[in-house]
Amino acid sequence: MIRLVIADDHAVVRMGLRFVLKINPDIEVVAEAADGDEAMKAVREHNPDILLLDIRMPGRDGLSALDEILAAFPKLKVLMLSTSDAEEDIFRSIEAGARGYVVKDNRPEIIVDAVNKVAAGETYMTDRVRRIYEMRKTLPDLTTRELELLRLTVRGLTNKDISAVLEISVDTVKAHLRHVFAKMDVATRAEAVAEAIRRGLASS
Amino acid sequence: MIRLVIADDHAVVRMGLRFVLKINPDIEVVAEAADGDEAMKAVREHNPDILLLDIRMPGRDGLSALDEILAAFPKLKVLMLSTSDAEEDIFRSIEAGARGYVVKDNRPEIIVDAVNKVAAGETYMTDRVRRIYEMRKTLPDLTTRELELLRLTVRGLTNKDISAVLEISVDTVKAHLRHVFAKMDVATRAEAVAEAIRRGLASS
DNA sequence: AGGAATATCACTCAAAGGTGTGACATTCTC
DNA sequence: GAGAATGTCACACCTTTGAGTGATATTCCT
Repeated sequence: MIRLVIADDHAVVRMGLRFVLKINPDIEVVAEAADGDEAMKAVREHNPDILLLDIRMPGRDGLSALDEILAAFPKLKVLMLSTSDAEEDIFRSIEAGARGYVVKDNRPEIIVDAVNKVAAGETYMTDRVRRIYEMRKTLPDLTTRELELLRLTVRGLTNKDISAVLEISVDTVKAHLRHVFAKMDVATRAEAVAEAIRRGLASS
Repeated sequence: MIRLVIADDHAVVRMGLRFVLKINPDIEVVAEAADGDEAMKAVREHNPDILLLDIRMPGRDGLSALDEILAAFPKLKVLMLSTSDAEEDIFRSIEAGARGYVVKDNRPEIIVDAVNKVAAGETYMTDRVRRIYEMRKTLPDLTTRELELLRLTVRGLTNKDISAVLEISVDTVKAHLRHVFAKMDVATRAEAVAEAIRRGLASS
């Protein structure tokens, strides 16, 4: 028997998943959660074999919950479930220790298959997700400072604005952003904004 | 009996919706569709009372399908179903003649309620959606040309690039973008990019 | 027909952005 | 403890962007 917790903020999706997972009668959904904190609570209370964890959730999101949950239950098998295939989401999930990553628009059997594989101790990624992961892995990471600058840039601040907010010189702002642009392989800030949103580095 | 067609690209969501809609035994799901074209086909074949239409779908998306479907079946009641509350999606849906707009993260009862209301001939929007719609309605529309320029901007092109692509002068590009920025109420192109993505005017 | 909206272009000027190069202190890492 | 990475700043230089103003032809709407 595979004991599983579903964490997704959409009630409709939770119900759909319950239904889909009936394909394999060995899977038992022992609890549901609507955000990261509830997921943590559900894992604590039910000690499941697998956690099916959505990334985008209001309140505590799946990625930040993932860190905490794996810190407390290092051996728990977590299968990330997401609507998006944003590089950053995939990368951070796997780096954080998730055993798999499935995108919701896959056919139901894929999801059940992923649960089975992960339950059996394997990792699971579709080819597409694996490709994105491998691609992202070769990219240099932004430093926390650089990420901070990028986020302010996405919010529409000019270099001068940023220098004022962070109380550093405009030259420093430019230096950081130059590094950011190089790492992201873009030429202008407008392009950086679009890329940052696409990759999931910053939200619009 | 309320005869209904579900159009959503996620099989999991379709199943969840089927389940949720059982709350009202008068609702009968007569067909499912996974994209805009299938939705059109399903409507043609089953002539339902209501179409529950997702916006973001691969291939033909919900919005473009909506126009065509309402052109063929002007009296069909269409309830838009979306993950996002992007202004542009809401606005275009209602302007195109949808009878309601619900966001998927609502509680299941809300969705069923929306179906009931729309079936009864009323329109349905949550307060939040109505607020966004009213806000958007007051904004001036971008012309198709302006939108075209904005999209190229979002893709990271400079004014010079754009002038080359569209074979117009850089001055003209600037003139258009000045109008765009004014209409969007932003000061810089980076901000415009973020806003365009947020509002659903252009995708990243 | 007349007016509004749209699309086009020109010219100027100031502000912001981006490149290249160099430097220095701190912190992390092996 | 040496070396790499990070965060900070400076200066010079050029490019791009954005604001202001004005003008013309076309199209759309009434």
